[in-house]
Amino acid sequence: MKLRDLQYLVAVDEERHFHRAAERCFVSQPTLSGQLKKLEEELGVALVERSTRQVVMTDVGSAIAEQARKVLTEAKGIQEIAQTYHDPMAGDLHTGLIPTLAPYLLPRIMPAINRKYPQLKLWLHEYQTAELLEKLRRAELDLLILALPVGTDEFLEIDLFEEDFLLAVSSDDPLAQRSTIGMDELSAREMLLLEEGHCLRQQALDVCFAAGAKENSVYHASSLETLRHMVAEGMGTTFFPELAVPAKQTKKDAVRYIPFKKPKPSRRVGMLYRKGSHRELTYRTLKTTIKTTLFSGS
Amino acid sequence: MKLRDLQYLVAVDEERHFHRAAERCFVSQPTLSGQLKKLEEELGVALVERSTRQVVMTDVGSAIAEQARKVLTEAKGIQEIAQTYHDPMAGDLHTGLIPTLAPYLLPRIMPAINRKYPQLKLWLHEYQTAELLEKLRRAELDLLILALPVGTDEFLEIDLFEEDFLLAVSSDDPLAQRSTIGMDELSAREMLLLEEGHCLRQQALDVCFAAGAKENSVYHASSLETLRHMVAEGMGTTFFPELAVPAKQTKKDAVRYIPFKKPKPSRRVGMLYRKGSHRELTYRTLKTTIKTTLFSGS
DNA sequence: GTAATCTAATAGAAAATACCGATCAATATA
DNA sequence: TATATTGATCGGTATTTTCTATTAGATTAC
Repeated sequence: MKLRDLQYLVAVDEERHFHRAAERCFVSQPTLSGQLKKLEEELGVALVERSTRQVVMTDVGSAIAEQARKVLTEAKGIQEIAQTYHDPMAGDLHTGLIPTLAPYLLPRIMPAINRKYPQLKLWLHEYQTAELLEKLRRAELDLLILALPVGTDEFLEIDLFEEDFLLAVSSDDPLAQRSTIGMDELSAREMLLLEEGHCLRQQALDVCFAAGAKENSVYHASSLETLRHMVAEGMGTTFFPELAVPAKQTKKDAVRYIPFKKPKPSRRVGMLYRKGSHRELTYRTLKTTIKTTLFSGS
Repeated sequence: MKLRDLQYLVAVDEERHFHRAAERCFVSQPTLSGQLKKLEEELGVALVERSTRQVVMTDVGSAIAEQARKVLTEAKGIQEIAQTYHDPMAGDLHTGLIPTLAPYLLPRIMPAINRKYPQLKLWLHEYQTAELLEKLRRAELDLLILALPVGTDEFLEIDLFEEDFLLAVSSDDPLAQRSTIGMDELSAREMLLLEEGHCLRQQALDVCFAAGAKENSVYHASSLETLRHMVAEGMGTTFFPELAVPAKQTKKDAVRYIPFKKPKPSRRVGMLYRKGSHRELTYRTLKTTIKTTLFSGS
């Protein structure tokens, strides 16, 4: 039994097709076919049912493919240890971010990261929190950047920063000219929110609850940018996380972003990685770079 | 990187000697030497510091050897799944037992197990609870048979039976002729106990506490058989677990074993295995056989 | 109903590599 | 200085993996 063979098995399990599985492993179809057959002989069990039309995993086949994934994940850990020792800021890093953070955070930090750590290949993936956690669990992702807490303690956290919320109002709104606003002034207001699934939606709901505001239950936006357009059209007001607020605002803008007086509503943004990961040093170094870039440099 | 290479690395890590490590892997020393060198090249790090006098693992070497053990353990899981599917009652099973159980339980159950499952190779290991748990944790053992609970929930339990304690007294003792005895009659008695480390010692202490008895703090026996001899010599009385009590007792015996009236003191005996083990079916089948053998057959 | 297409298995040759025995070089011990 | 111990190196061999080309079976298209 070799690690290569396990990769073949996992590929077949996921592709359900010998040729595609072989391609994914960068070998020819007969090679994969033959090796898989040898693996079956070695283990003494049929792993896949072949036919010319479809490939079906047997019960044992599925179970063994699942276990094979664990073996390969642990094996990947070996390379990570070596990699981290050799140069913590090199190699591939599959990073997941939430949609309300990625488009606003990445442009600010990626240039510095690329400049400082040109050997580090950051693969960026954008999903909502629940999906991110699942992919982190399955080791498809190495590191998450999202709003904390996430309601599970199976991962380790690294705090990054506290991100304030601002009130986004149309320039026609009576509040548009205000330089700051108090939470208590929102009571009984109806707020536009994101659709189900975005963590920012729940955070905003929490703020609504604290401020005595209500949710506009008619419209739900699918992204912050949609929300921004809705506010611009005068459809209502909403909360915007600080990073999504344009750096320069002019009086001509259709949307005004008004900071809150203390206590400011905010969300905590941080990183998450699997316990027992071998790249803590990489993550902590990244944290420093991100904080430095955001708060002192640029 | 191949599983074989990882075995070589682990062997070197544990033997600190190339020739012995090679022997353990059933290959020649040059083979192991060469493959290990290739592994180092592949990972880009030095794993061991060689000299003609001693072999020392580097920091990365130790870390990677540790990770390699995890990979190999998971890989073993694949074979276990195949094995269990092919025949749950075949293959090697490394079983650990406590010293106050093994010599009395095994003679009663092993013949039936061997007869019923001749393909099952039971490797028997005898250690005290703490060591057993550690070896189970490290996957050196697959299954434990011991007194429950063990104070950790990291493993899964299978109950086997409740084992009563009997009072072991010298035939000269005033109590020797009694057919039963009440716990309350032990108050202020001094009991002989096993030395530190045996779980039976703590269980007996608990019973002492409940009965108002005290521990004889002068003598501590290192095994139940020593304890038996001490009782025979009239040095005191003690508790004996049911299985350690001879089946036939005659009036000539130097030690008498007296059952307690209800509520009888007892300990719970069961099996323990790692969560995520792939041999639950094997263990549950064994449980049935053991219970059947002990309570209805023989 | 026949041809075209898609699938995985097979055959045979080539390349890669794991392995061994013999030997070497370095170090420690007597 | 001689000897023993230990890991590295070398050359040759056996095994294994892999490739290309092809086959066989099944479905789809016309």
